[in-house]
Amino acid sequence: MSTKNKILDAAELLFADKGFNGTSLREITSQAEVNLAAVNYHFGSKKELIKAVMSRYMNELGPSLESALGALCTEEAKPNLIEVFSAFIEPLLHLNNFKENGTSTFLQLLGRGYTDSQGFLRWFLTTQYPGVFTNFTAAVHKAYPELSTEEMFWRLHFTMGTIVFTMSSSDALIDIALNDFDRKVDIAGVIKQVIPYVAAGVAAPIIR
Amino acid sequence: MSTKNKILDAAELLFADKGFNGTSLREITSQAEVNLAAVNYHFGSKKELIKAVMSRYMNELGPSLESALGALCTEEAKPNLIEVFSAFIEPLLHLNNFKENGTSTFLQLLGRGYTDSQGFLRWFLTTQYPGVFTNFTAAVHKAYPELSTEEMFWRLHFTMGTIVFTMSSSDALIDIALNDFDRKVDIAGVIKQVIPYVAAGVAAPIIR
DNA sequence: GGCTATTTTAAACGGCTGTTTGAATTTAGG
DNA sequence: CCTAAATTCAAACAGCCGTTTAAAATAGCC
Repeated sequence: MSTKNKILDAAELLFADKGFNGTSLREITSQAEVNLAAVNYHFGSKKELIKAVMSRYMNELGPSLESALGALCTEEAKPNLIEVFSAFIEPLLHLNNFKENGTSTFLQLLGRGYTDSQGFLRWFLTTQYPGVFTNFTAAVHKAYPELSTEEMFWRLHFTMGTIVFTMSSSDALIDIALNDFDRKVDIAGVIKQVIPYVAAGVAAPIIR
Repeated sequence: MSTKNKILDAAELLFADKGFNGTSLREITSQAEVNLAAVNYHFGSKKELIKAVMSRYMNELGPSLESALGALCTEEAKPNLIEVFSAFIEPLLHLNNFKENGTSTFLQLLGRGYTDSQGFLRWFLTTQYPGVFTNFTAAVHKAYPELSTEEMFWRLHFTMGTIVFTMSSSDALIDIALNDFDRKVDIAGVIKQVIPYVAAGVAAPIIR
């Protein structure tokens, strides 16, 4: 295991758990059992390390997500919204093969990135992986063409909020569910609960 | 204007903008034009200051929210979900009379509190203001009795996520909307957009 | 006006932050 | 095997953090 990967592995878990601001390089390097200076040697700065952590996941997720959504757009049949959002499931759950608890970790990181560091991650994702966004909005538009661009803009951001926020606190929620309902829930269970919710939200009747 | 209030006013804006961890006492006191030591003198610690900032809003919001939701439960007529969520509008917008941009600031603070500091605010709200939660779940149950406790648990947390996440980044989103659609949107406009969304999400058909 | 209690002030505390340095070590290529 | 490049290491850097201290200033009350 290379030093670079030891750092990335330790960093992503700590970042997901405590946020980017809340995690120090010393915590990361001692968890990774490497020297403190290794971060700046291999990545240049903490900010570049954050980018590297996110990129490792996005490079894994981006292509499969883009093609799954693209497929929905090129079919002649009109997809329904459940199908559009279900297109996320397989690529997302596939992250669990990429890394242990990869799905959960990635979604937590996404949530952190949206609230920490004043929107820097939002810029990073939209500029570095624009294909995912355009294919997604195109698929939603095909499924629900009556929705105006502006209404779609808001509802997609609501959806992003639901997913990201839920997943960033999913560990706590899963614990509560275990205590209150004696029900063992995993991340796939949460995803299956959330899809009807966001699909219905996006499909909500338009009030003018 | 007392020193205590000068600190609270400066702190809430900085906390909303940059998070609790991301804001230093020196930023707060220099913005408030008071001495650094005044925070520890008047509030004891930074953590107590955070509680004081949140309490000032919750003491304003809690009673009116609790009674608006309680009214829905005691009526004999069955409320629909749009009515339940609309019960939040008036109390929330009333915060704008309490303070300039009070609604937006409070919701941003709520979002910060949920993601910063590993769920400390979740504990703070549920233990200090339990009436709001119980009345809310009771109202939702009356509007949609088929929903099991567990399904309601998840959907209410999805809703919380939608609201909190959206509002915590509402300034950025409103800016984007202004650029892309030449449409001036205010916080009340966002709230009116989000209500059909969350109501439809909670009302989504149950897939078993 | 004088006295007490409250509040404000400047300065310092120890500790943690990200980053840099230069020497020691390991690795790879001829 | 020797050299040169790549990597690791301990140590130190300047700077910010939340908190504490003790003296100075202000306020309210008899």
